[in-house]
This record gives sequence, C-alpha cells and structure tokens, in this order.
Amino acid sequence: MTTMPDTETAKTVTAQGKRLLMEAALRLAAISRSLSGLGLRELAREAGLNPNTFYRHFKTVDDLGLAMIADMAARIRQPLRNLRIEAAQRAELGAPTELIFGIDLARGQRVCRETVELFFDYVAKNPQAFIVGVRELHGSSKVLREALEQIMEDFANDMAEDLGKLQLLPNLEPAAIRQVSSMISRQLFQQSLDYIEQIDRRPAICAQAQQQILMMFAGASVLQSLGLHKTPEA
Amino acid sequence: MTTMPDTETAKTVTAQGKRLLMEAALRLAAISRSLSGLGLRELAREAGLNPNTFYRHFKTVDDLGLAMIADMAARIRQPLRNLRIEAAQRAELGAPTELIFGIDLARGQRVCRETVELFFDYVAKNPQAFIVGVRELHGSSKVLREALEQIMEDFANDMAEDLGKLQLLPNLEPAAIRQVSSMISRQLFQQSLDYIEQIDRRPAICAQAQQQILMMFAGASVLQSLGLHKTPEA
DNA sequence: TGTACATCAGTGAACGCGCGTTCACTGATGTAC
DNA sequence: TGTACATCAGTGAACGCGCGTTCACTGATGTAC
Repeated sequence: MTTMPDTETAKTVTAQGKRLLMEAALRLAAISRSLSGLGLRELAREAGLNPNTFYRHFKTVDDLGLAMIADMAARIRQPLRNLRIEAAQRAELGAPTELIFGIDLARGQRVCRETVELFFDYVAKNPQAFIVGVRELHGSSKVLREALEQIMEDFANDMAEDLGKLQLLPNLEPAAIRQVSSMISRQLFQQSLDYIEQIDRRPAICAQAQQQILMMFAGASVLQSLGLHKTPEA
Repeated sequence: MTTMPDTETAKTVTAQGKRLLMEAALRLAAISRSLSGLGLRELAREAGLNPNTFYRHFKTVDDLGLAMIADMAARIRQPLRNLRIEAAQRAELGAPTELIFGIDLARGQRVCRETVELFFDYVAKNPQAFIVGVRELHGSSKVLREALEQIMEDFANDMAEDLGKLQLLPNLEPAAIRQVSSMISRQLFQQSLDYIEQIDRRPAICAQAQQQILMMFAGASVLQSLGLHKTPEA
C-alpha cells in the first residue's frame, strides 16, 4: 500500500466522524422519531463516538439535518433522472398509436409504467432516505422543511424538463407541465412510504400510481384543450 | 344560578383537566415539535396544571395524542360534509351545460370552486388541527399514523358518497370515485398547510387546488371512457 | 531534510438541569344504608 | 335526612437519570522556514 495521496480518499478519511454521525442519524431517524428530535448523545452512541465529537462537525442537530438532506438529495437526484431516461428508451419499443387530446396515451402509459416501476425499485433499495425525506417535509423544523421543499421543486423541475424532452405532453404550456410534474412527484413521494411499509400491497400501489399519473396526464390535456388551464402565477 | 344538574355540563366540568391538557397539546404541537415529542411536564406547564395531573387522565403521551386526534376528527368531519352540501346548493344556480365525457364540467367547476373556497376558509379558522393532523399523518408514531390514516379514509369515503349523490361523476364506477376522492382529499390536506403558512399566496393556492381537482375529474372520466380505468384491488 | 508550530478530529471527566415517575396527601363529589 | 365510606381530580415533594454543554487533554496531520 502506498501513501494514497488521492484527495477524495483523504477527504473521506478525514471526515469519517462526520460521515458516521450522518449515517447514524439516517438510521435512527428512519426507525424512530423525527430528525430534529434526535439527541446528540443518542447519535454519538449509535455512531460509536464520544458525544463531544458532534461539536467538531456540527453546531446543532438541525445543522446535521441540513447536511444529511443535501447529501441525500445529491445521491437521489441524478439516479431519478437516469431511470426516467432508461424508462423512456424501453417504452419507445412499442408502435406509435393514435393521439387523444394531442397526447399519445399508449406511449405515455408505457413510459409511465416503466418509470414508476424503476422508481419504486429505487425506493425499496433506499428506504431510509425516502422515509426521512418525506417525514421531514412535513416535520416540525422550518429550516429542514424549506430545504426539502426546494429539493422537491428541483425534482419536479427535472421531471418537467424530461417530460418536455420526451414530448409526452406536447401541447401543454411549460407552466402546465411544471404543475403536473409537481403533483406527480409529490404523490409519488407520498406513496413511496406506503410502498416501503406495506410489502404485500406493493403491486397494487405500483399499479395505482401508474393509473393516477395517467389520469393527470389525461386531465391536464383535456383541460388545456378546453382552454380551462389558466395557470395561476407561480 | 341553580345547581345545573345537566349531565353534559357535569361531564365537561369534571374532565376539565383532561380538556386543558388536550388544548395545551394542540397549541404546543402546532407551533413546535411533533405530538409524540411533547413532554409531560411541558404539557402540564402549558395547561397550568401539576405535572402529576397528566397521569389522572392518560397513560402515555401517545394516549393523549389518540384522544386528541379522535376529538379533532369528530369536530371536523361533519363540518366538511356540511360545506360540501352548501357548495353544491350554491353551484346549482348556474344553467346546465354540455356534457364532456359524460360529466358536466361547468357544474363540476362551480361545485369545485365553492367547495374549495369553503374548505380553505375552514382551514384558516382551525389551523392548529390541520397542522397537527397532516404532520402526524407522516409522523414517527405508528399508532397515531394509523389512526389518522383511518380518518383520512373516512373523509375520502364521505367525499365519494357526496360525489355520488351529487352525480358529479355519473359514469364512473364507485371504486373509481373512491380513488379520485382519496387523491383529492390527500392533496387538499397537503395544500392546507401551504394555505395556512403562505398568507400572500392564498388566492393562488386556492385557484390551483380547484384546477387540480378539475384535472382529476376530467382525467378520471377520460380514462374510464377509454376503458383504461382498471381499478386495482382496494 | 529537519525542526517548530498550528490545526484538527477525537477523548474523558464533570457540571447543572429538566425530565418522567412515584408516593403520600387533600378536598370535593357520589353512593350505601 | 344524616352519616360513613369510596372514588376521583388535583397537589407538592422527592428520586434517579440522561441530557446538552464545557473544559482540558491527546495524538495525528499539515505547513513554514
């Protein structure tokens, strides 16, 4: 073994206490109380560190929460985009079909099915991040809520951009696409908790999510084509 | 003043400590942490009682939470039904219009507008109950979550029944109406928190909620008429 | 290349405090006879 | 109608415990010259 002057490794090694604490927080928050309700000594115990070590890396528990959320978001955002791209590629295999209200419903259905399946797979592989994320989105700490709202907005914007590129809702205004994306991502994140908890209902939840997304696609297109889609100011 | 042998009054007077504690819990949970994170001494302090009094009425804090949730649900459920009836009456004033996919979209729009406005008015008048309810729906206590899930289901069933009676989605299967109701009520409860917090965006939130509901109505009808509405098992 | 110093992650002991819980008590209301 | 007793809501003192936080320390790594 050489000295390993790789900067990334060095950084990781240096910050190991920080990492251990964040991992401990994720584990504890997922099974028990809320993030902001975690105790500093509790965290240190779970991380196998001296309580005092906490102060070397964070000022408050909310501070740790923000770091955790930023970390989780960075690890989730790109994978979600990737799985949408993958789903779209798989869905292109089907033949083009008739348009209804300007959308190719059959293609939408295929993309939707693939995306939702890949999404829930990803959820099942990273349950803790979703449990904590959705919980704190409605939690008691205002800073954490605001940080997560921002992340949800980023996710929704990503989705809107992808929907635009894939031309799944071709005749919808960008603002309307954004609104639909926002509804869909909120709903999917909600349902991710059900998916994690209710193992026996997983296929049903997956099917229901697909259907509900399709319903919103159809509804948005109808409203747009009837001119009822007056988007309120963002 | 006579002796007032009225049983209800007597009961209320007897249980005043219990009532004080529940009111204190609602106030504290709305502004600060989660219900299950409240301390027994903290509650007693807020209620102006001896810490020990708690034990006269409850075994644990979760116990108090369940009592509070039951109380809130009882106080909210019927008013929500009433305002739907009121909204429907107001909306009948408009002339009947053309059917699209078997639904009278203009009438749906009117009912929707009235209902959503009355709903958000009610939210603004009882913010604490909604804050605590929605928060604990995704909270850390399993018992509370399950209790609130049940209540949300009751609300959704009420709405489905009312939608059926009002014939707003006449050609939808009952199961499909239930699904739409469930989505709508979840969404409205989510948005109620935004409505409470973001006072300047209230009209926008109200308009957006109406539009989203209408979108689901339209989407559900389209899917049904296309035969894509295979409802998964409940 | 070597030496001196600064920085940084982590330790261990100690503090005062608020917590949940228990116990013994009070005074009011309800009930039996 | 009056007396004796039980029940119940609420009080106040006391307990042991885990908490957050502070202080002084260690040893490793980085940096200046």
